[in-house]
Amino acid sequence: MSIADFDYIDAVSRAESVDALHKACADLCEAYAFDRFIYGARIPTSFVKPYFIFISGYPKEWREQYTRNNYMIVDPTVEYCARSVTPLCWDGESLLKADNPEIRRFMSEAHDFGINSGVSFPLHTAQGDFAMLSFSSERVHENAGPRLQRVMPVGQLFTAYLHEAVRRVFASDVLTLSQVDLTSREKECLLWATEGKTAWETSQILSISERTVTFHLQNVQHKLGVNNRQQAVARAVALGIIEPQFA
Amino acid sequence: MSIADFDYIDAVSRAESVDALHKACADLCEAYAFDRFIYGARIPTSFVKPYFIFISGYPKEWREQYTRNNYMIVDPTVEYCARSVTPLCWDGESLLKADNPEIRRFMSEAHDFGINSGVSFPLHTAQGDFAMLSFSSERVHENAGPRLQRVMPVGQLFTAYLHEAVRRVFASDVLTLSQVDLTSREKECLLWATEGKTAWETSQILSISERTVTFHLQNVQHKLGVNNRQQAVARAVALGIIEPQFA
DNA sequence: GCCTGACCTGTTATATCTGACAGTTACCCT
DNA sequence: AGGGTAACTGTCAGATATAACAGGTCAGGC
Repeated sequence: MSIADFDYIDAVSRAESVDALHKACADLCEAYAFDRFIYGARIPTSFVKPYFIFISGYPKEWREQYTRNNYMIVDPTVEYCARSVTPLCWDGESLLKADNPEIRRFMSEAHDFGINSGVSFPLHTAQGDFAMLSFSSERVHENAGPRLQRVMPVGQLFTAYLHEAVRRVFASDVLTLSQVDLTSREKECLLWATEGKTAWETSQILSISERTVTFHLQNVQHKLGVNNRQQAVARAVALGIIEPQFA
Repeated sequence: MSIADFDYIDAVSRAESVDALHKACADLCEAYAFDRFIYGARIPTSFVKPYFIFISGYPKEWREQYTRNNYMIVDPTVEYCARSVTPLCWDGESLLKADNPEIRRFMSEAHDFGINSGVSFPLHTAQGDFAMLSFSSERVHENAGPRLQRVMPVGQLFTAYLHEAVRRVFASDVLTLSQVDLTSREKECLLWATEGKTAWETSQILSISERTVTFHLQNVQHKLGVNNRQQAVARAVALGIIEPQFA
């Protein structure tokens, strides 16, 4: 990696506006001779209706068509990145031969907008965010060769810094959900609840009364703004408020 | 990035044994003039007692001392990596001045084993794994400069491929927990349970009887091997079996 | 000395979950 | 035609969670 690559990471780290984030992506995109970029992030505000953030260097029409047709659940690059941690090099030509007819249709429509090959970088965080950054090219046979090998390390690292910057710049309420502060006792009760313990069992473990356990868990529910214990557990796990213990 | 860097990633991707993984890490460590490496992963088999995997290039005595003293909950690099997605460059000298006396003690003991500075790469996966790879150096003033800037992109990418390789090579049962296959109806009921819906509410949403919802959720409990709905929800979320919807 | 927050406990009524009983219908595959 | 699986439904008893009532203790900060 040349020192110049680090400048892109430096730029995105210092960015204080959406425009600056957009420019940092566009610059990196151009430096590696890709045509377009798009960044998307899914924030687990809810399981049924999460919150999405996009920074798009894609044609506006294609973005609208993508949203209108719910292509997020078809897009094979999203499917891959949602489950993986390593970059994906893709080319439309081979995906046009996919078994799934919806994928073939999706790729042929992408082709109409000059999206024929590219690379996508996945990112997952402890707070439950899922993000990905894609660079695309009009050229078809592009999923190999030294140019892709060169972009992969810097792209993977850039994506991580980009997402941190997004969380900083988009100072929205939805991004502070995981900052609920529970007391140590509340976390303790919640932890045992995730392990399937009843209030009575937890009371035995912590040597307190059953009533006290339900009291703490009720406070957790209020702090998290949820309806019941299941939802409290789901939220706390999804947002990384409680995590597997180190000791 | 030189093409040579890609060889390390290629090597770890092809690795079929723990020794091969160890060697790939050691080679990259040496290539960037670090003295030692260590990789650790936490698999969310349980919240109270998760499963750990290590590939260690650290002195055996230091590893034992680290385990004995439960230093995972003290180690500031672990603390950072557990919450972040970007690499951490650390040096013992400044950490020796930390407010927390436990951290000062930890760093001074690390110093005795020649661990004075380094860089740590965090990784989080959709399946709830947390992993990190650290390279350390005996030199003290090392947390800046071109050498660190050069290792960061390749280190970040290498860590992702390393973790994928670990999941492949350590073909343990604990690594296949997230492969439980639930039927679409079971997932649907579970999804609404994570949203705090009662069985009756879910039955109204799905236009089926309340009894059927509880039936599906009971099957989920049996498949996941858990005691109650809370634990089912916690597991499913933690392992990425259910995730925030794309549409 | 007062106030706040964390932590703790109790009772009662109702809502919900859980497990075990016993089935039906529809579809796919051999 | 038979076997498997998903999806669906019912009832009942006992365990558990939830909500709303009303409190007490203790340590730390102003």
